Amino acid sequence: MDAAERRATVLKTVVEEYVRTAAPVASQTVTESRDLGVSSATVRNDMTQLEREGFLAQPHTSAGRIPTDQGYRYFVDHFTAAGGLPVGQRRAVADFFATTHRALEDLLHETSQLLANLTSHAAVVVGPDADVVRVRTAQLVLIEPGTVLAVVVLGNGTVEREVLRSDLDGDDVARASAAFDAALRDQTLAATNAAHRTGDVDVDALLAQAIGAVATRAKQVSDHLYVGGVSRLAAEQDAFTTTATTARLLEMLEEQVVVVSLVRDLLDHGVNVSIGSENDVDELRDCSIVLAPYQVEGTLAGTVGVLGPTRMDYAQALAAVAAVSQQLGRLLLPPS
Amino acid sequence: MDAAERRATVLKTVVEEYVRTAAPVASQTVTESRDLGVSSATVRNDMTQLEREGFLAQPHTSAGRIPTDQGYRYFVDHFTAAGGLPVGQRRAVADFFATTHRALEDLLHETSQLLANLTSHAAVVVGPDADVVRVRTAQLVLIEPGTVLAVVVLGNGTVEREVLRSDLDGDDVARASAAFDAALRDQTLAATNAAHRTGDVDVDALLAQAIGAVATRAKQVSDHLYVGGVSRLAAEQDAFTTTATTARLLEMLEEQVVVVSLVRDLLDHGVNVSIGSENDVDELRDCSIVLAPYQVEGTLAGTVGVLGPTRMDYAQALAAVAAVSQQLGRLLLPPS
DNA sequence: CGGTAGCACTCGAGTGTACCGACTGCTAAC
DNA sequence: GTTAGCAGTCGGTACACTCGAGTGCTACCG
Repeated sequence: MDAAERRATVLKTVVEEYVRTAAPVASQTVTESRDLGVSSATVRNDMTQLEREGFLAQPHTSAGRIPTDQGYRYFVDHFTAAGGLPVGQRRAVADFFATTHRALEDLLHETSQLLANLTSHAAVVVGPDADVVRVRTAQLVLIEPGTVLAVVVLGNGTVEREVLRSDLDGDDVARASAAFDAALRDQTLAATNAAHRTGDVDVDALLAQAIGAVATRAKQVSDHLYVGGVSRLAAEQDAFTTTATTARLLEMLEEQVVVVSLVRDLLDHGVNVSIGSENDVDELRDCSIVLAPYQVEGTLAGTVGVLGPTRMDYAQALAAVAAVSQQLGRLLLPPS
Repeated sequence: MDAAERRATVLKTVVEEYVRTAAPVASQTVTESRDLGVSSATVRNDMTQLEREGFLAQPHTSAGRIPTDQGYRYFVDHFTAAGGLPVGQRRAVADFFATTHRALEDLLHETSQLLANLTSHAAVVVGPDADVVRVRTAQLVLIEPGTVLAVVVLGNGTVEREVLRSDLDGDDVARASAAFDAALRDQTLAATNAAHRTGDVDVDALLAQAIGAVATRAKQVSDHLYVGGVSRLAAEQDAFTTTATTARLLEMLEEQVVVVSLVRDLLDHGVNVSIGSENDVDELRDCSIVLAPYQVEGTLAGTVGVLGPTRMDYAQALAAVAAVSQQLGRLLLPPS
């Protein structure tokens, strides 16, 4: 093992130890926890160099080292090669997806909780962007006199519905329904084809109303964020500077839209792990995000992710999001 | 003003001051903030008596007094007579309900956030119990070959839907739909009338499937809890002993079911305000809950509530839940 | 007898000091 | 390049001390 290689091992050890104990790691701790065949003095020399290079930092002169964000980055890039989940957790995931047959919203919500439990961090599940999901079928149904329900089934298995008011009779609603389907089918929710007309003023009015409702709803729904395990954030308090930081984090998660666009943005750039200061958002300076997209029928359907302190078990988090996203995608395959 | 009356005023002042400043209230502070016409020495005597009677407590010998849970209880029972909301907030509530035309779930969720913003505490909105809501209309719709959608419109305006698998053709689905409606209409979701049969084995199978799905869904939906402003809990940290307490609170809110049954339980006993140790649930020992039911068409449709530290502005919280519940009930009136 | 003035007392919070121990950085030797 | 040893640094803890807020009590007054 040459010197550079050993330094990498030292860095790896520091990250692992720090994640485990939350305390600055001393040179001696490194030599004890891993047999490098060198003394603590040598490790100290390596550490000073790692510090010069920006991978480690010292909280104060007479303390051990802690990883910098750059240090975590190196760790993630070099030492987290596709590890599997421990069998216990693997089973938990399998069981969850085997026994569940809820409505999609509930499923996604519970999935976020599953992921939170697996990782002991907060977890998020993001639906697909509105301009990606295609409409499988669209329909208008006369629910009771005066009330029409617009139902849209999406490619990812979601069923969206919207209540409309209309005094048309059954036949007219049926005609509107056909036009509604024609206008939406195979389109994305973002770009509905509004050009369809039936010629009948009243029917067209209902049609326009329905398409408008679906369009506005599409935004709301696609930007929906399922958050699980927020309580973990409070438990991780100590990792964050102040309690105000936690409050702002929770606030951001409530806002949803910031997080959703952030997640999409990261994934668009092919980023799976975003560490501390790599995040542009201020609230996330002390946080890391670990993401994995899930696919339904080969197309991107959404993203699952973990949100925790930078001091996080990245290997485990990566394994967890990978396992969950894969299973989720499989479950969402439309029954055939 | 006789002595007993003055003591009540002292108690009132202590509660108000403590809520405002979060610091133990000294006898002198009382005389300064309210013109009682007596000296601080007299107030001190009153305070010792109030302490003997269990309304006040001293954190330590040389400190001012803080209210006990019993003290808050007296305050709530005697000094919070139906105050209105300040005009600014009143407007905010009116605006919110005037401009909103979302789907019910979103509305309830946003209502909880409104309430959280009004009170600066966490807020919850609980839907009605499944054995209270009646079905207005029920229908089965053939969405695409092989897929049937069960749609149920409820008395509170909610539309529930459930995706079913079935290979029946349009006519058979229509027959099943009629039977479905007959079985559910005007029933509560908890006690659906499963006795309806059409005679056709396949149709009855679909029917049974639909009714089953609705029944199981009913439980999930009715127990749903909308939580807003959880970030406030983190901000209120200091009011709670440890950060672990906050974590457990958040956990409980995620569990939902505990909170829902708790809220229902309180309201069943006609309790609108539950203070600190009055709560049986351990996590809520340092919290108070302020509730108001909302009604749709004269029948109980759900509950809105505020969850904050015992050190809470009860008058304001009561006014806020009252205003919100009233407006919410009005908005949910089925359009006619 | 209720109310008041005055005073001694208590106790938490803040401050200065000393000490301990955990680690490092450096130097000289291997 | 590695190591042993040692001086130096700095945070954390313990302790003593002071300050001041606020009380409880007692003696006194109307």
